[in-house]
Amino acid sequence: MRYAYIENMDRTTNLLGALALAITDRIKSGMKNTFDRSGETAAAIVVLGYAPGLSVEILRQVLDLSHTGTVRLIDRLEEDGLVERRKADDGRAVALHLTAKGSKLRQRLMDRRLDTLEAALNGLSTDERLVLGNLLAKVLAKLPESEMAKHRICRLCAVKSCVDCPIPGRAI
Amino acid sequence: MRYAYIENMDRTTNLLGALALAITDRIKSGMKNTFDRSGETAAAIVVLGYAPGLSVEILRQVLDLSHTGTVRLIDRLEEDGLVERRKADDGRAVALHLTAKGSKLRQRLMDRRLDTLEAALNGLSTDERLVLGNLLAKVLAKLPESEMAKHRICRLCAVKSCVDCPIPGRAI
DNA sequence: TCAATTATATGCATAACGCATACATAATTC
DNA sequence: GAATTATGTATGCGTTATGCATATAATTGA
Repeated sequence: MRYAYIENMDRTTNLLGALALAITDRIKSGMKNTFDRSGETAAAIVVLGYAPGLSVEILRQVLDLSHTGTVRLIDRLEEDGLVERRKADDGRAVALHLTAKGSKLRQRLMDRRLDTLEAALNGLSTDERLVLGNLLAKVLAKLPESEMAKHRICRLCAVKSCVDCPIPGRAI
Repeated sequence: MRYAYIENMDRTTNLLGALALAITDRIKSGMKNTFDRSGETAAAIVVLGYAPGLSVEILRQVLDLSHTGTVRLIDRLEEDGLVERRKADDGRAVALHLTAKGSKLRQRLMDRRLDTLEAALNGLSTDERLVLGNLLAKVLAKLPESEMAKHRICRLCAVKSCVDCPIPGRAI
C-alpha cells in the first residue's frame, strides 16, 4: 500500500511510530549511561532476573538472536562478572544465573528505564494517564504473534510495576 | 529512585515502554526485510528524502552518530547506489542527495513502516484512535530537549501523513 | 593575512552480531 | 539396549556498524 499521498490519513499511525522511536532512543541511551554495552545485552540481564536458570536456547528466542550471538553475549556478561553458567538438569543445557553484581545492575537498569518513562509522561494528568494506559494495554494485547513474542515484548519490563499485565496469558 | 517495590505505581509508565519497544522491534524488522541493513541506515535515507542537499555534519546530528560513523554510512549508501555526494555551496561541505533508486527505496521503507503501525492499531475504533492520537501528540510535544532532537524524533516519519505535527516548531 | 574554526575523509580498532561446523547429551526408534 | 535422530552448547572465522585519533581542505574573522 502507498500511503504517502493519502492526505488525511489518521495521524495516530505516524505519531505512534514517532513516539515509540523517541522513547526507545531515550531508554537505550539512559541504560547505556548506566551500563556501557549495546544491543540486547541489557535485555538479557533483565530477562535472567525474572527467569533464573534459563537456558541459552530459550534466552536466544526471547532476544531474537542467533545461537552464536547469544553465546557470545553470555560470554561478555560472564567476563563482566554479571552472569554465571551453572549445571542444568538437562545435561546438555546450561543454567544461567545473575550474580549479586548482576542483580544490582539489573535494578539500576530498570530504575533508569522507569525514570525515562516517568519523565516522558510528566505532562499528563492522572486521568489522561489512565486513559492512555488503557489504550496502550488494548494495543499491546493484540500484538504478540506467538508465545515467545509475549516474553520478547516484556523483555525490559519491570514486572512488579506492571500491575495487571495486558499481554494475554502473561500476567504474573 | 527505586520503583520496583512500589506496588501500585501507575502502570502506564511501564506499558509505554513495552509498547514502544515492541513497535520499534516490528518496524525495524519490517524495514530490514525491505532493505538488509541495520542501525541508522534506513533513517538516513528517509531524512535525505525530506531534506535533499543535507551535509554530512547535519545528518550526523540528526542520526546521533560520530562523524566517522556517518561518513561510512554514506559510503555504504553510495556503494549501494542510493545516495550521491554532490558539490555544496560551502566548498568544505558535501551535498547529499538520494538517487532515483534511493527515492524508490525510501518510499517502500516508509510504506512498510506505516503498514506495521496500521496493523498494530488494528483493534482500535475510530474514536479510540483519535483519543490515543491526541495523547501521543501531547507526550511528543514535551519530549524534544533541543532543536535537533525534533528532527531526530521525526527521522522516520512519513511527513505527508503527519497532519498537524505536534513537535513544536516542526510542523511542515 | 594568518590563525582559528568548520567540514570531510582515512587508518585503525572494537562491539555485536551471523554462518558453518563440531561435539556432547538426550530422546526416539528399531 | 543399540543405533539413529534431535537438541543444546561452543568455537573458528567473517561482516556490519560503529568510535577515536589524526590529516586535509575550505571558510571565517581578528
